Amino acid sequence: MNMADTAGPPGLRERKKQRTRDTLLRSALELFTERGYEETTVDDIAETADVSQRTFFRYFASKEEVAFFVSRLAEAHFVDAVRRRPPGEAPLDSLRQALVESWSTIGEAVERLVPLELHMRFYRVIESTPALLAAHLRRATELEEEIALVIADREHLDVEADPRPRVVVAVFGAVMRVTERIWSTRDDAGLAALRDLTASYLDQVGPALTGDWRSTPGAERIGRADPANGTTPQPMIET
Amino acid sequence: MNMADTAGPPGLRERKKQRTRDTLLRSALELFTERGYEETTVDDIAETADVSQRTFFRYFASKEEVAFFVSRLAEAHFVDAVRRRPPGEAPLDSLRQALVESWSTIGEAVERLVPLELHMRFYRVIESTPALLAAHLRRATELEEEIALVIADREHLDVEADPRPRVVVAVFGAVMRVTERIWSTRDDAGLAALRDLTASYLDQVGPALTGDWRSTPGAERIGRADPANGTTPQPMIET
DNA sequence: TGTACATCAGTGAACGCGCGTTCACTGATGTAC
DNA sequence: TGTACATCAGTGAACGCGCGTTCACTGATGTAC
Repeated sequence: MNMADTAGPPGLRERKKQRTRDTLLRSALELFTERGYEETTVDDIAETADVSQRTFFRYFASKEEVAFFVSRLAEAHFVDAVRRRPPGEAPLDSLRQALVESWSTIGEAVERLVPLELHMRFYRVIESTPALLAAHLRRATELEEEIALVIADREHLDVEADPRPRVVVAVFGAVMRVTERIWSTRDDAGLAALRDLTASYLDQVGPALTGDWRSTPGAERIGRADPANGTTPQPMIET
Repeated sequence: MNMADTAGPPGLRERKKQRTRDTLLRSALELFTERGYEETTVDDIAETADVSQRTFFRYFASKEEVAFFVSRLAEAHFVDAVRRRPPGEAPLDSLRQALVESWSTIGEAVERLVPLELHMRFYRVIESTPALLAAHLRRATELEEEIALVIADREHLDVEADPRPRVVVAVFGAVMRVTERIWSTRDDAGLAALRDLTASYLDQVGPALTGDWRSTPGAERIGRADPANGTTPQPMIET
């Protein structure tokens, strides 16, 4: 029974490794979300996964690595999505579309590794743990550099000579991080809530940068409570 | 002679404390820039300042705190400058003007504490040390939140209901961090070089976000080498 | 100006802690014949 | 199918390291009279 359904390209040894890694990863995320990142030691993770501490370090170079393992996967999907956007498209639109497109694939890919709900809960831990937030931001800038190169390459621009690729990606990233932070403090920590929040904040970039805010009441109305605005008072700021 | 010129409001004890703190701070920055942040232990700093490790922790809660002590001072100046901008001004202009205005005051204030040149050199250490860069980015987002509140307050907006204050500050901060990073890899690590680079990158926000880059050759020309463009080929991208 | 006392910066030494590493070893999986 | 050997995941125990803390203490500065 074990032989029949598990035979194939990856041998028994390989599958056991996979299982050990999965168990370690899941144990880590569960402990992090339950009792906190700082309050969880590597020994705790190993113990929960029922392996030695020594084995933990065989799979993950550091505590930080296991924490961002799933994020790394998600980021790779996003970068791929950016790469697949048509070359002629306006860069900011490409980023936005790539985000929308990759969102569901990311969800599926994550789910194959750990429960998506666990990953989303861990995102809130990142935002509320200074050491993790710091690491997250550093990783985000590394990702931005990678994406800036993709954009520049696509437009046949030299990233060192033309500021625009880095600027557009940095702006996009800045908005994402603002929404991540706000989202993490809300009750609805679902993937859809984050997606909608990000979309509505991206719509605000234009109005936010444009001249005198008081002279752009149209934009102002979008972002503020407006009882006269029937259906949903604040589209992106539910709770 | 010691009594005559040092008498005044702060007593001898107070002045000795001041001197101890200064010595510790300068020792730390010198060691960090000379041999690296990770390669410098708190014991090294204390030893160089000729006090016990115990005394170091009397003045600075952590190694990170001493590293960002000068930055904290600089940031306070910037926030003050933002607060002093006229309320009617477009927010992005306020931020930009505040930066220009505070730049020289910051230089003077820093110089009173440690050599400005040392501080600038340390900035490059921040950019090239993962742990420091991470901490720097986390601190930057905290600063952004503070400034967003200042902007929102000035415009009589609720930061939770209107996305624009946070968005405009995040965009501004994103551009600053891009320029910091680029600047840190250049040969000219002076304050003026960073100021000019930031100014020229801020000019690129509009062009970078606007539609199709190929259809906005005017914007493209600004950021790219253009031999036809007389005086300075690439204003912000020397080296 | 001098004495008695209070405050508090600085000390030295030891410790707790968790991350990450090193070492010599065991036993399961994989492979050759 | 069985035997001999090679590979390599996992082990256990000990260690190095640096940050930050705790303790009981000294001696300089400040203050009251």
